Amino acid sequence: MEPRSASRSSPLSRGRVLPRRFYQRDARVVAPDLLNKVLISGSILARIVEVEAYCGSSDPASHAYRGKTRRNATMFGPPGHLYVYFTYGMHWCANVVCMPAGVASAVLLRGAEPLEGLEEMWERRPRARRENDLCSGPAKLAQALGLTGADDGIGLLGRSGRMCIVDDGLPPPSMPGNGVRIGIREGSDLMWRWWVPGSRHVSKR
DNA sequence: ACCGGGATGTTCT
DNA sequence: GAACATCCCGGTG
Repeated sequence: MEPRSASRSSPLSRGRVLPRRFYQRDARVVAPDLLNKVLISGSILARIVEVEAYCGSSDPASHAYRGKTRRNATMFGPPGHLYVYFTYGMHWCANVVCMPAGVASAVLLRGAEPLEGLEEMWERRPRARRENDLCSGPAKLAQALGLTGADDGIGLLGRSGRMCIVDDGLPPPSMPGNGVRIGIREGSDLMWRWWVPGSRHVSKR
């Protein structure tokens, strides 16, 4: 009734924040586990439907492959933080940092289903024509959420920060889609991309 | 639907 | 200089 619907419409009541130990694992394990989790950014809620894993020193496609630099420093930091980078001269993309500090492992957020705060997303993505144009791609997702370099390194643990990721009870798919990563040259044979089968908010179907 | 190319600037060779 | 974890638009079928 009234109280129930009121509490359900509150972003912060939607689920339990993922704890540090969730992120303290290899990106190839965290990535499929992030499917169907809910990303909260300010008043925006979006369900993660597509991810890719990037694994530091063993992965030629990872920004961290050739060691720590100014740009990728956040990847080498503690887990449960956001690594945001600039690419193609105009786009920002967001990763979730995994593994303990010192090990560069991260999950690229590639696609999400908008749940709340759609007005805000439409404003930030004026060229989007359909709802599935809002977050169906890493740079689209970052733009819809208003993420830029200013957000590099922000924490996802606890409810006090601007962003977090919560589990609202919907488990990851028992058989997620799985294939090679998109838009890379090196390491293009590795099947480190996962998605929610059938979702219209996946970048490529 | 599918495909080709331009935009735009930081990072690394 | 080249590459780049991309997106958008305008062509064609």
